[in-house]
Amino acid sequence: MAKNCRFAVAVHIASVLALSGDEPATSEWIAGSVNTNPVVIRRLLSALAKAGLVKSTRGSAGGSVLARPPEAITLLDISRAVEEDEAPALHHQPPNPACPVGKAIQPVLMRVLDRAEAAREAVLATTLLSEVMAQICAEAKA
Amino acid sequence: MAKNCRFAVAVHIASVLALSGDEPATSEWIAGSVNTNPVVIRRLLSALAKAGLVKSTRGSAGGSVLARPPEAITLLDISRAVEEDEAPALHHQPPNPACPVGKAIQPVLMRVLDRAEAAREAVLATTLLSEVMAQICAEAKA
DNA sequence: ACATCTGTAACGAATACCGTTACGTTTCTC
DNA sequence: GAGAAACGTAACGGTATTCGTTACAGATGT
Repeated sequence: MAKNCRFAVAVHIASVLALSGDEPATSEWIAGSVNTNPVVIRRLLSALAKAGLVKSTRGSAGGSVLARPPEAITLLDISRAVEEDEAPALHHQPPNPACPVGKAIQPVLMRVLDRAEAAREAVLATTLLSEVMAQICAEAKA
Repeated sequence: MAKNCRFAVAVHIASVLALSGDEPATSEWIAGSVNTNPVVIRRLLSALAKAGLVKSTRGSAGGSVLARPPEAITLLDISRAVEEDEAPALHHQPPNPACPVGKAIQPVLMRVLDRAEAAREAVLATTLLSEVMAQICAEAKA
């Protein structure tokens, strides 16, 4: 998979918000838990808000809360919200159409890569934020 | 520029070798089909050779051939051969253990990401190079 | 008014990937 | 042997991406 930690941090953010419940959490507080800069958190919160997963309020006593209960948020929702719309990982330059392989390989590769990605997303789609929360609580006690 | 074309180019290389059969293909010839530099091809051929998928011979009239028939090579074999051993896409800095989420989230995330990756790899594991070849031939005729 | 907090732009360092040049080594042919 | 052909690999530079940081404008409650 990828080398960026956006998804990991976004799930972290959502987990903190799930624990906070109705109490708005500030980006600075979340940043303290993630151990990074508040702007990094706000960037991801902005993406999550655009996807309708969180709601943020400005001003004093502001902060962010989940827009839906954790049972209604899948990890695929979070992934789609914060990951780039990944262009297919095909050739940089179009291959040589004079070669039969170069002429025909790209659609074939696209189909396989799409199937592989769909399988990966199916796992994320069946994992709820509430399940992650339950595992975090279990892990914290152990 | 896109993310990582190593897998796409490696499948392209393997397809060219499959079509060449016993006739060794030179890195320059393959580079002509992929539309890139021969050294890029040789780097990937080197990785494929280390994985036991191709055999290369040096010297005049040298080149590369598949080490196994296309029915005995899966796309997962190729992916494993040329992709980096991907470190987990977790936090850059370890999260704050003083927060219950920060303390417990990493193993939970690891498990989910491992399951997702396994699902992706399962698709590649069930796709043979010979099947890709068949699709390329069908595509080339259309 | 003022403190607090979000939203976003801008910049820099670190990193990854790929194309390219260069050069040593191996092998075939004459 | 000599030379040509081909691989193996190191090194370098351009480009893109990611993340952390600073800075500042806008919104909101006290």
